[in-house]
This record gives sequence, C-alpha cells and structure tokens, in this order.
Amino acid sequence: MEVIERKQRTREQTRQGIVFTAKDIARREGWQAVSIRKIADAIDYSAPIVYEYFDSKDILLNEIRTEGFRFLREEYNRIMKLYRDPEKRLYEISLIQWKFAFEQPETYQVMYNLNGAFCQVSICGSQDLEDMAGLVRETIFSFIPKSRESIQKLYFEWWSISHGLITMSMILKDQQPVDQSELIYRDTLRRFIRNLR
Amino acid sequence: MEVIERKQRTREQTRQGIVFTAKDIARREGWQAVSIRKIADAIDYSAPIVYEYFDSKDILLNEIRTEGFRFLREEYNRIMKLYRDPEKRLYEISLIQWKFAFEQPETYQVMYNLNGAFCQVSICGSQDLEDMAGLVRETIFSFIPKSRESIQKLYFEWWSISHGLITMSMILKDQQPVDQSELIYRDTLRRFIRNLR
DNA sequence: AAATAGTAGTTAAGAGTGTTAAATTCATTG
DNA sequence: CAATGAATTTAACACTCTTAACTACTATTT
Repeated sequence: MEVIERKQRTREQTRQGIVFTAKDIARREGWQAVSIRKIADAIDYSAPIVYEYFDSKDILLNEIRTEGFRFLREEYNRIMKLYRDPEKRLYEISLIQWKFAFEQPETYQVMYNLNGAFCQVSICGSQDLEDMAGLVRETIFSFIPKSRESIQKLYFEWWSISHGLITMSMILKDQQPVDQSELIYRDTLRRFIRNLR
Repeated sequence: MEVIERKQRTREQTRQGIVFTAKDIARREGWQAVSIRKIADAIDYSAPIVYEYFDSKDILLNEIRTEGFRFLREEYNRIMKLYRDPEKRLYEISLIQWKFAFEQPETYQVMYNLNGAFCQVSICGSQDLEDMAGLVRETIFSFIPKSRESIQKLYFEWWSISHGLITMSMILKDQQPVDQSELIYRDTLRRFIRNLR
C-alpha cells in the first residue's frame, strides 16, 4: 500500500485498495479481525474516509461478496464457451467451484457467511447467482429433459453437495489433507453427474 | 428470567440461565447480536458475573457447541440401540441430523461457525464428535467391509452431503420451503445409503 | 457484642468496535 | 490577499469484551 503515493491514487484505486485490504486482513487473521480502522490505517487514511467509499461495513462486505459471484459467473461463462458436452460442462463448473473456494477462501467465506464473516444482505437476489443457477439448470436439462421442479431439485442437490464437500474440507483441513479432499470432491461430483443420465 | 428470584437460584441454574439466554438472543436476533451485557441484563446481573461462569465469550460459545455435539451423540446412541439394520441406522442418524439443525438452528450455527456465530476453538478435538464419527464409520463398515481409508472417505462424503443440504436449505429457506428441502434431503440420503451396497 | 475475614456483586475503566458531526487543513478562485 | 470549496482529520457517541478496584453484606472469631 505504501508503495504508491497516496495523493496520486485515483478514486477507483483507493476503492479497490479498501476491498483488497479487507480481504488481505481476512485472509491472514480471519474476518473477525477486519475492522474499518485497520483498513484505514493500511491504506494510509483515517477511518471516515472509508465511509466515503462504502456507507457501512455491511455494504463493503456485500461488495466483496458480489465481486465473488461475478467472478464465478464469468468463469461459468468461460466454461460454457469452452465445452459443448453437458457432462463435461457440469464437471468443469464443479471444479471451478472448488478452485475458487481454495484460492480465495476469504471471498468464499463472505459469500456464505462462514467463519466469522457476516454480511446482513441476503445472498439471494444477486443477479449473478441467478445467472449461474440458470446456466447449471440449463446444462442439467440438456441431458435429462425433465420437469422444471425436477431440474430445480437436481440443481439444489448439486449445489449442496459441492458446497458441503468444500466447507467440510475447509473445516477438516488439519485432519485430512486438502489434496485428498479434492480427490474425493472430484470423485463424488463425477459420480453425481454420471448418475444424472 | 425474572420469574425465579435471583437469590434463590443455584450456581448451576445461573450457569444454565446464561447458556439459555445466549441461545435465546441468538435465535431471535442472530449471533451477531449476542453480547455479554445483554446476557447479563437478561439474567438480572452485571456483566462481570458472566465471567464468573465463563472465562470468555469464546468459552461460552464453545460450551454451547460442546452441548450440541453431546446432545447429537446421545441421539446417535439412542438410534444405535433402537435399530439393528445398518441402512436403517444410517438413515435415522441422517434424519436426526436434519431435525437437530432445524429445531436448534442457533446451536447448529455455533457448531459450524455459521451466520455470525464465531467460536475460535477448533471443532476437531471434540470427543463427542469423534464418538459420532466412530459410530457412523462402524455402521458403514458393517454393511460394506472395506479398507479404513474407504470407510473414512464414505463417512466424509456422508457428513458433507448432509451438512451441505442442511446449510443450503437454511440459506434458501425463503425461496424454497423447508418442507420441500426436507423431502430432497430424505431422498438424497436414502439414495446415498442405498448406493453404498 | 465488636472486629475481622470472606464472599457476592457492583462500578469504573481500558482498549477496541462501527459510525457520524464538527473542525481543520489545503488548494483554487475571485 | 481574501474567500470559497473540497479533502481529510479529530472528536465524540454508543457500543463491544474484559479486568481491576471497590462496596456491601454475611459469617466467623475473639
């Protein structure tokens, strides 16, 4: 942060600095340790300046969450362009889910209010999330054309299984190596997708 | 709280009053709203008294978590005594998991650090949790005798699927009725258990 | 009965949180 | 140079967890 002289930072740079710093503290000390004052200190400003960019801590957290969903949605889109086979598509989307959660754990935590991260704003109502849901439902539909409810049920199952394995792997990462959990994740989701046929 | 005269409360009653009040506030306002002062006010004492019973907020939360795991382990034991068929056992244990999560959501939240609940103490290292893991692994082993690693993998899968469906149902409870989620839960776990054969 | 010891409970304070209003600095313009 | 306007900070409020110091009361001992 100290590298760039504060004066010559643009408004957009400062804004991103706040977001980056929040995630940085969260990654190193956990979300319970993230405070507005700490963020302000890190970007070389006083606390009220942060409020010039985000009206509340909750809105800052929501921004980070939204960024997370947007990033993930773009990855979904990338995969949809890259592969045509529905099974391959769903498998690759599953893998991205895992990759994202372990490369940006602090973002994943805010997205699902895990481990001290707490954002009041409801997770639902995010357009990106709705888009992602749409893509996954389409993909499932394209190789098992069933009723709307059946597809919704399968989507819900897929999401839950993916999220469950990810959060459990995080919780147990000291007892069970992440690499091993990843093998189980891949295997379980492969089987889930195969059984859709 | 005011019903019983504070003087004639025993130490054990006061201790339980603290735990009850903490869960009560959490249930109504969420864990982010639980503070030592609020608890103290509710039980008609000043804040430092709470520290006579629990050295820190974290230790109080850990107590609630431990109680949760103990309760669940006892339910597991009850089921093991009640049924002999391994498939029935695992299915009933799965159902208890769901029942517990939705009857005592605030406890479930502390157990897994969800939605603003945050307890520093690691979830692992709980004897009750280890006991539960043992029971489930035994049960799985008794109808598919495989290697230690395979059983561990299946136990991990089962736990993740159960936890994933539960947390997702909680997150989506406004979009998808809990009753409907429960049907999917039952169905998914029934299938998981059947496929173990 | 008076003095002392011990306990139950309180108030007060330190350090930190989110957040806002007021004050201050600084640059630019008339 | 004076004055306006924006940028930034200080100060404050109402909380948070937590601990030290103090008070009030009870019970025992002399």
